[in-house]
Amino acid sequence: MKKPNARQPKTGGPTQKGQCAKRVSILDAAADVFCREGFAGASIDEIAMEACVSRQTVYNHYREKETLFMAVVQDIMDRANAALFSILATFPDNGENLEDDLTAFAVRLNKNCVCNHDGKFIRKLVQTEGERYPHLFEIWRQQGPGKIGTALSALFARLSHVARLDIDDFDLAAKQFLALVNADLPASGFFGGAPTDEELEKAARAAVRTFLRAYGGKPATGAGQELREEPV
Amino acid sequence: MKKPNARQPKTGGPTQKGQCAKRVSILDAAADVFCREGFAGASIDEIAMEACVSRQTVYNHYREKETLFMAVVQDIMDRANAALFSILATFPDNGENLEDDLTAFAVRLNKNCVCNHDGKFIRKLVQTEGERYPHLFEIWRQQGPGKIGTALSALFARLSHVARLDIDDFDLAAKQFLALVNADLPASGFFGGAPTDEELEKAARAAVRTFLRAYGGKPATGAGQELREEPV
DNA sequence: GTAAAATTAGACACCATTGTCTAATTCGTC
DNA sequence: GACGAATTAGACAATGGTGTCTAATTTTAC
Repeated sequence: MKKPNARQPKTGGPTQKGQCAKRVSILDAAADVFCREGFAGASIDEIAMEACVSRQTVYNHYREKETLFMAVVQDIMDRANAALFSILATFPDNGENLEDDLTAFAVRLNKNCVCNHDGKFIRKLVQTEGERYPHLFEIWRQQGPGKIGTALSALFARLSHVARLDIDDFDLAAKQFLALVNADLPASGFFGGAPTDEELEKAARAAVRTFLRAYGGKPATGAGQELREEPV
Repeated sequence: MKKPNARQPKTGGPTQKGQCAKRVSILDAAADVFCREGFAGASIDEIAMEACVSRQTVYNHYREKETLFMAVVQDIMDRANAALFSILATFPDNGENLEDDLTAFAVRLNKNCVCNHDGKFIRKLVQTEGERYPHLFEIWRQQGPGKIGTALSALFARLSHVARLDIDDFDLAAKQFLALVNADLPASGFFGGAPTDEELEKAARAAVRTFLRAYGGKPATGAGQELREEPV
């Protein structure tokens, strides 16, 4: 009955979809609730309540539950990507202090991309809903581990020129580095609270040490590998 | 009105709760559906249909949805534990062929515990429902990674006597070994189909090589580390 | 202040799900 | 075949969710 290009009703939803307070408030609340309850378990009413907003406002901004869900995912992805590039941009160019540089890098990566709220959220969501939305799984694989992997791979390729690194397969080394960095974290990045700074630092140091024992052509300080222990 | 110790009704549910065909059929179907849809998204009707059983039969065997859910979790845990011990029992006692032994071990571990249906199921479930049922999370952590970790740690302690292994922290080495073994698997053990035998073998070999480059006191065949490449 | 836009509370139809109940039917065993 | 146990289909009330609608109210811009 109603023509698709009918005149907008005098009263109703917002006209410009830019960032306003209500909009981000809804997005944040939705992220929380979706993460806690999953897609099926999350109720719009709960999201609205947590956002201190009426249900109708939620529907005004996001046409239906699935629209809201996808908006949440996109938002998280964008944030995580920004964080990743910001970290990569600050890696020192020279190959001196490789162990310390890698450790600091690993700490920042975990702290701002992998173990933080966004990282845990997106992984949980992909595992929960990835089968229902293959699109979601694919996006995550490309923009998440894929992007980190290739960036890290390129980093190692660059480093292997300045520092002495004995790597024959950069992609593999990148994956192994990431795996090692997360090996010693409590609950392996699952929920249960973010790891403390000490835990992050300790895990990163252990990972980098093993990584360099495997791939580092020459030990940084000389002979053995049990020499540098002090700076904790 | 009804006394708790009232006489059983003449007709109704099953009397002995042992393993009968219907019972395991329900359990299997429930595992499938819970894994696919999560706790909230799974419907008893769907489970009953997939088990080729009437809804009432489901309720006869498992009083309510949560009872069924917990039974499923317990069942999976038991199976995974049995598989783990069966694998550990067959590790060779002598330290010869350490690289091959570790590789074979890693393949079997991934194939029968980590990457198989049960492993993926339980991890997904823990991540989805662990916050709602902390009890579930705790059980998994102790019986899953915890058990594998301590077993592996003990294995390395034993091996470091017969073979030449330069490990100072067995727990850490165990965690790193597990992480490395899963580093190169497509989708990191997420869903999307189990990895093929070739992928498992390749990932295990790469992991063990890196692990031994870091922790192996002496290379098995002599000088460099890029000598043995043939047997794929 | 006023008019338009945004928001709100609440009612509403609709649908799916849980868990119960009953009467009929099948299965297994003697 | 007969008996009791197990199973089935279907109806059922209760609950809680989605998405729409409306009329009133608040916020924002001019």
